[in-house]
Amino acid sequence: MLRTHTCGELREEHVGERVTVCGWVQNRRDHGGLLFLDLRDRYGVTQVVADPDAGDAAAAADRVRLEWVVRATGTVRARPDENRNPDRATGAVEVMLDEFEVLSRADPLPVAVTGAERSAEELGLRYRYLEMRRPEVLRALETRAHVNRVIREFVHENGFVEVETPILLRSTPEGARDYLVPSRVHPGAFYALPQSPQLLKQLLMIGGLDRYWQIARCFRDEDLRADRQPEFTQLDIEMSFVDEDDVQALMESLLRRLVSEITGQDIALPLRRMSYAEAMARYGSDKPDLRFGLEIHDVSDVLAECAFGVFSGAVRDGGIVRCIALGPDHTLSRKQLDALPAVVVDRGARGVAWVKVREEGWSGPAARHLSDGEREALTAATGCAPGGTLLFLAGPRRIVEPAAGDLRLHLGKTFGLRDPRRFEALWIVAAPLFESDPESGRLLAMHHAFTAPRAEDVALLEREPLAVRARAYDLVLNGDEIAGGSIRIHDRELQSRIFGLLGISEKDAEHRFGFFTEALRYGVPPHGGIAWGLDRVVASLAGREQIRDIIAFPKTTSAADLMCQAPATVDEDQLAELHIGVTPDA
RNA sequence: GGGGGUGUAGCUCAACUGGUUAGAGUACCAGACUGUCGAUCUGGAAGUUGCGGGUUCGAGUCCCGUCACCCUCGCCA
Repeated sequence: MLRTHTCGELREEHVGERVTVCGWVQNRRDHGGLLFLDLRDRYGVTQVVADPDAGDAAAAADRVRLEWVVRATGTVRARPDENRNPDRATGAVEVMLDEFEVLSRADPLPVAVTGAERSAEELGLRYRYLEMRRPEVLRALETRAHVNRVIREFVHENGFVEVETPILLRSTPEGARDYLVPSRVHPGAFYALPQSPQLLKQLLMIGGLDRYWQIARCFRDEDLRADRQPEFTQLDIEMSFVDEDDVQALMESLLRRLVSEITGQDIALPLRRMSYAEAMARYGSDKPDLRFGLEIHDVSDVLAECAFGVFSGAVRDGGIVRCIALGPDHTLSRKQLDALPAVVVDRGARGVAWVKVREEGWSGPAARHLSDGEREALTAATGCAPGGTLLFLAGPRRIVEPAAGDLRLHLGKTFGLRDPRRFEALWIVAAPLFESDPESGRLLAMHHAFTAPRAEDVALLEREPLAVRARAYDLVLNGDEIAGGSIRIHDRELQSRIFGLLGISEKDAEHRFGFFTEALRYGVPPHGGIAWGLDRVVASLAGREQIRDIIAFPKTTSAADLMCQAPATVDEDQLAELHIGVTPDA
């Protein structure tokens, strides 16, 4: 070892010991005679003092510059009381230098490693290995490793078998766009990178593995967001001879352990189960953030006959009116009220009507249209009190519900109600099995084509497919969907019916999933599972908004790696070998 | 593919309505200084204002185009 101690561990108990520490020079303070160096490594910062009496060592130390890598040997000394640094774990001691070695010199850095100001994200991505030296980045990567470690312990205790599934797979046209890999041996043929190991884990159940897990890298060629990378990581789990309660009970105990281990906080089990319909109605979202209230009230009936045409008209046209009631402690300025329509316009909502509730009477643009009876009924429905504000959205359900959800989140943000130190989780269950494609009117699988319908809804499959509920469950933490799964179809007849409803013919199914549908003929255990979006889990536990922060080498929103400059063009020879010709962009 | 934001010294940022030689902090270079921890003090070097075009006597600033990054809608079974 080049060192006897790290830069984070020296304390008063080490006083008098001769030690060697290695690290990056984070700061140097040159007093002409005395020289102070702050040496940094992953574990902390230690002050090294070079006294002119140290001779060659002091002279060598005098020549160092920021971010050089050095090795310093000396005796640990207690600092005089007035020179202690209480902000630093090692601040009671310092190393009196007697031997010094420069391990590596450094040019001035192109990104800011120390200090409060962080360099532009573009630079941080280009020089990710330098930005990584920032303690908060190192901490995030440590948190990620900690999460993985807790998961490994958990799945081991619970009898899961880790299986690695192929990265080079077959493309299946459903779902997201695939990343493709050309085959050299088979001209014109391509592998696809997995969007998730869905079919493979079901096949593992058919193979009798019973309990499978894997930390699986997944790839989707779609546009990116703060919480979406082209390659991302799933904790993938599948279990045989279970129902949804079994999967949920086990998985929520894993969540509880993760939250406890990473943040020291406790979440109460069992988690609440909320139906998809209830979540959409009360929170306007299939992933409600339960850290704050501001629930959405259905006031359609109350305002069905309202003199205000925006309300009554919406109801008459089969739509709904939704209301959020703000208490006296949450007031919005006129400017803030005027800015609300911009929050919901993305969802197609026309605007936000508002009323101020006052002892002396109601005011605001919508107030004069409300009859005394309607005011009474609104007060009863929303619990609004004098000093409060009522916000209304009216229109078709498919627009108003999510718009009200966006509005609720906006208000939660505005009033600082989303406490980053709190963790509120729940299950969203009984989502529809299908949704209707707004363009073609075709049925689409809401989760995926292998999700089982609820037994009591199977009779509705052909008659009223949109009413069929799935045996699916999503795990939501602080408004993020962190895991989603389902009980799968293990009956080949039922699977054929579902394919039929999705417009996948017998022949199509044979062509696309033949290997899988055939497997359904040979004895399938009832099974189900779940996939966790591990990046989001880690980001949430680490209190980060962007998953880029908890990925060692992330990509940009155009799916580029600024560090290694991927993607990049390749030699003509390579293309020829792969039987590929590139068409110039028109 | 659409909408919004950002782009000035190695880094973080200034530059009023278009107007002198584009400034400051920090890093870097040189010097001074024996208890600092954002050390201090003195001096120096450092710029294709993302790129291209246009308007103007004059453009960092206005206009058009383009590129990169960030946020977002669509998309992500």
